[in-house]
Amino acid sequence: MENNDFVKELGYLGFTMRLKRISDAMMHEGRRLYSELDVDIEPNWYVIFKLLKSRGAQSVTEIAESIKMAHPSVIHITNKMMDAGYLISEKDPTDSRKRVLDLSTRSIKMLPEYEKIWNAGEKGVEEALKEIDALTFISILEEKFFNKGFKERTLEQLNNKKS
Amino acid sequence: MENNDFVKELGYLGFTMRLKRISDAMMHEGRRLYSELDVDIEPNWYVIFKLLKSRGAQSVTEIAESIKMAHPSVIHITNKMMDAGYLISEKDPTDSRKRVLDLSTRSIKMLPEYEKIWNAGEKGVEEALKEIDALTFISILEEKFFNKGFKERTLEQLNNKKS
DNA sequence: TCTTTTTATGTAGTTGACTACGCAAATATA
DNA sequence: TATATTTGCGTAGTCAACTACATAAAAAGA
Repeated sequence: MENNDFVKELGYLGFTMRLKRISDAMMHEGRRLYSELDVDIEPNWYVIFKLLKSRGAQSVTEIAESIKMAHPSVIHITNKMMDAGYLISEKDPTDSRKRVLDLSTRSIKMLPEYEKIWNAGEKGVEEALKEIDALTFISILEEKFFNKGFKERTLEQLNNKKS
Repeated sequence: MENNDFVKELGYLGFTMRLKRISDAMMHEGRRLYSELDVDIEPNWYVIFKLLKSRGAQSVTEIAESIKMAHPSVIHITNKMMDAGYLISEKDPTDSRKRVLDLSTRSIKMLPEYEKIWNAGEKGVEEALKEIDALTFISILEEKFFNKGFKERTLEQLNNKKS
């Protein structure tokens, strides 16, 4: 990031945009990485792989809650994973509303290869960020902006000024 | 963020996803904020407003470079701002490829109102984050992941293991 | 000057996330 | 038991960002 970065000049006003820029950039890098390694998976799939491997089959809503995403997003991701043959889906026998997702045999077969990549990725991030304790930092961010969101904090400030 | 957060359990492997989750959440909150205040602008427009106000009229590419975004993204954002009457656009007299964008009189008129909101937003973020020196942190993130990206760091780790 | 390369902009197509809404099944309540 | 509410899933529609490609003008080079 060179010096001519206007967003940086904006101080805390530019904070959210800088956050978005970095996370977008990392996702695009992830996509390029997979494509360079000739691996036909997408950047956000690893969470689903890891989740189902670690906790076993889960329904759509359970997955959404586990990874804190909206359920339509989960449907979107897992449908693509199903199309690619990585997931199987069946109705819950006790509750016919639920659809339970699990790893396919293809997933089981491929996971060791993919985990090598994810481990390397994790290592790379860790090497770069351990000195600044990035995990603690991001936990604080989450604490500050998931509980009392950005909107609420802004409205508070607007009202402070009025009174 | 409650305890049942699988992504958090993933350590540095979950870092990029947590980053994305927060920045997405903040943008959605921004949208809700504007809608609640009945203001017809979008979360990412403020950078353009601020940029043109501070540096004067700029071409599409200049804007893209100033805020470090891809030029099609800038076109997309500024087209919508033009449709909403906030920007004017004219050809550069010395270089007919260039299209120079500037604030409209409507922008000039509305800016004071919008700046109140942005100031409150900035204040809210600052209050929440000044104690953890978030700006320094994000600068380090940028330094680490814009120069030598996520992909490169991962490939490095993959190769280390081989040798 | 003619040709080649670079630069500026625009379009198309991909992906990712969200909210809002609808429907059907399960659960709770009257 | 009949009705009302909640829950789970799915679709539609919105917005954001990117890459890849196309086109035209400007600049550079032969």
